[in-house]
Amino acid sequence: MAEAVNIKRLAQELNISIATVSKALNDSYEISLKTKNRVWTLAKELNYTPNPAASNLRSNKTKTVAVVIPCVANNFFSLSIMGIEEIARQYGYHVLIYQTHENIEAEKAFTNSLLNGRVDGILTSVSSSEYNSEYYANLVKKIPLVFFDRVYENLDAVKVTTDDYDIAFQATEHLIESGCSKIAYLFGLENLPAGKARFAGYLDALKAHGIVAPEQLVVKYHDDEEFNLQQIKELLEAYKPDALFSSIEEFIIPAYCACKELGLQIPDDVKILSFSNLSTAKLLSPSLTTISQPAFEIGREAAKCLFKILNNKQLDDEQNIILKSVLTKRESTGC
Amino acid sequence: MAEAVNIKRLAQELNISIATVSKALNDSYEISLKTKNRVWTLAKELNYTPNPAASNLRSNKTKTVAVVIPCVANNFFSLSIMGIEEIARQYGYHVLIYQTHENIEAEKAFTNSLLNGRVDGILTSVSSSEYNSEYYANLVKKIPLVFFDRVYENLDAVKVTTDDYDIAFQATEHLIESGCSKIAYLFGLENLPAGKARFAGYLDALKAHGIVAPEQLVVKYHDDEEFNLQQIKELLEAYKPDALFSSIEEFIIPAYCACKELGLQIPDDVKILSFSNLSTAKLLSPSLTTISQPAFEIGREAAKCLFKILNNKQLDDEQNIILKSVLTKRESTGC
DNA sequence: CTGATACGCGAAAACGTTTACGTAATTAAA
DNA sequence: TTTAATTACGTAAACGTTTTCGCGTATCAG
Repeated sequence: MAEAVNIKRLAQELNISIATVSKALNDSYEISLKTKNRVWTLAKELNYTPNPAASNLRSNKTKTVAVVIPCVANNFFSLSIMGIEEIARQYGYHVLIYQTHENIEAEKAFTNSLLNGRVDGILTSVSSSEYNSEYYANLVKKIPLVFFDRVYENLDAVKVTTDDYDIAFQATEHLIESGCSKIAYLFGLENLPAGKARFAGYLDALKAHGIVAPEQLVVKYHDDEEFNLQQIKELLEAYKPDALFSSIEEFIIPAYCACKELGLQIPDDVKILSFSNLSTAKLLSPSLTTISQPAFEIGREAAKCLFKILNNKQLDDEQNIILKSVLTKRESTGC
Repeated sequence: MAEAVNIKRLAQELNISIATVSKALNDSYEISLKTKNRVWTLAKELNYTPNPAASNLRSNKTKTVAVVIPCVANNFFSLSIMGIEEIARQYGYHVLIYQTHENIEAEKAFTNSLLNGRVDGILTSVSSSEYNSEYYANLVKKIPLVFFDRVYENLDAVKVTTDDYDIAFQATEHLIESGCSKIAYLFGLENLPAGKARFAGYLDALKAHGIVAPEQLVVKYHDDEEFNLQQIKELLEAYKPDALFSSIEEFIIPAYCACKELGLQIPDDVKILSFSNLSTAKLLSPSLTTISQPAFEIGREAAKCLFKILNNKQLDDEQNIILKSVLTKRESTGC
């Protein structure tokens, strides 16, 4: 399509060898400043850019990382990608995107296909459908990998997460202090550490306040909007909880709809609180009390860690980076 | 890191030449079924995957496309990416992401850096900050490129857009029929065809109903949340419009906040309607009448077009694909 | 003036594929 | 039986880099 300006062309026009051109372009100490300048100016003039495939093949570096996540169209993940992309730009890396749609087979297929030198490293937030740590135990030996938010524990890999347990504890206390004693839990990510930590924080906060939590007050997430809605409606009707603690954003719409359909007033009849990165939380009717994770920063941190590893920089002691979530109290919990 | 299983290794173990192995892997007619099967089974056994860099270098095909967009963390674009990624998977392509942050220099830098064979094609939704069609006129000659939503016109390239003019006209009529006569316009994307078409639809609808639109009722978007909020507040106070037609999602939060701060009731004092792909539109207070673009389908269509081009399939006649947006009437316009 | 020491550069191999071309063996056509 | 065509495979070049190694020249100490 174009006129193919490569290193050979530069060498010919300057009457020097391609080795010299290559070294000059890479600012090698072997080349005199005079020659470097000749090369650089001609390269700029001809709009030369190195062929990535050739470069990758020879050097075994791709300057590319892969982001493997459940879904792009999600506030949390799109913000994470934004953070990752920003850091990648700074380091001169390219970013490949793969969506697993919570399918662990797709997850394996993608990550496996990345082991042949397509990328230098992987950033991933794993599928919630299953917890298959043997697979990842092998994977982390084969390629630099950083987990964020949805992680596998006990692996020799960097993990960037949030204070799920603490913030869930704190949020539950907020509900209790708001006068709630029958707090239902909308349970997501139950196979993953994040989901378990949130649930544990909820349970422990109840226990700390002498509240027993009947199992019937827990609704588990299914990948079926209508089903979730029905479950919540049944929960509300059968057990009349005075609060809903939603551990994932996906429960917000069904929760609000369920209340509306049953004629329950938020926050008077039932208070609602949810993990969420919705920018419109404050515009909801009523405005929603949220636990928002620093999605953008998580992406940035995870990317920074990966690039440090790829550049052989020392990772400051810790393999686990834990960022703080923010509890924003709004009308849905009576604030 | 691993034990490097390549074509040479396969050839050695099977006592055949690397050419035969390569052809067998690519299912060439030159190779007998018997040999192919030997190769295939060993390849699977050793978990062989071709080295992409070597393959790209030799064949000049990368099976990779780039998506260049203003920002990932946006409902419209994240849905588009989702659609693109889905189609890319079907065709066996990889997807690179680049964010321009509405910066036309970044846009040029990215697209230029993609011309050296890093990708086979580009999908882009261009920056709103400027309209620089000379640059793109050159670019489309150098690499297969498909525009979606935010396009450059009069170029020899496929464009996937929506019926911006028609739907804006229709939405404006909806406001008029709801009793509005002083409809303010919150103007976004003013440099781009989409923004112009939306504004034209609005103006023509007013004209068709004999309404003159004073210029003071138009507020232009700036990349400054606080500034937009102030502008809208001043507009509401100074000219007391009975409706706000927002041409982009970014105006929703300031519009709602402005009304709240001024004590204006939606929809009684002022009706609001906005282009938006917010999933929570129906949960806002009050629920928001929206024009939602089929973002996911736009991504899918754009990707399909690009892959058709890359596979030398005939594009069915048309270079312009226009999808329909959906006007969903809710409480914010009195429905 | 001789030997060592940088310095600046070039020759050539290598990375793992794909592919044009050649060739031997087999089959079909004459 | 001879010739042409087909089948199945191998040889080797090529893609555009990076990098090892070596060589000549200039510089400098002795």
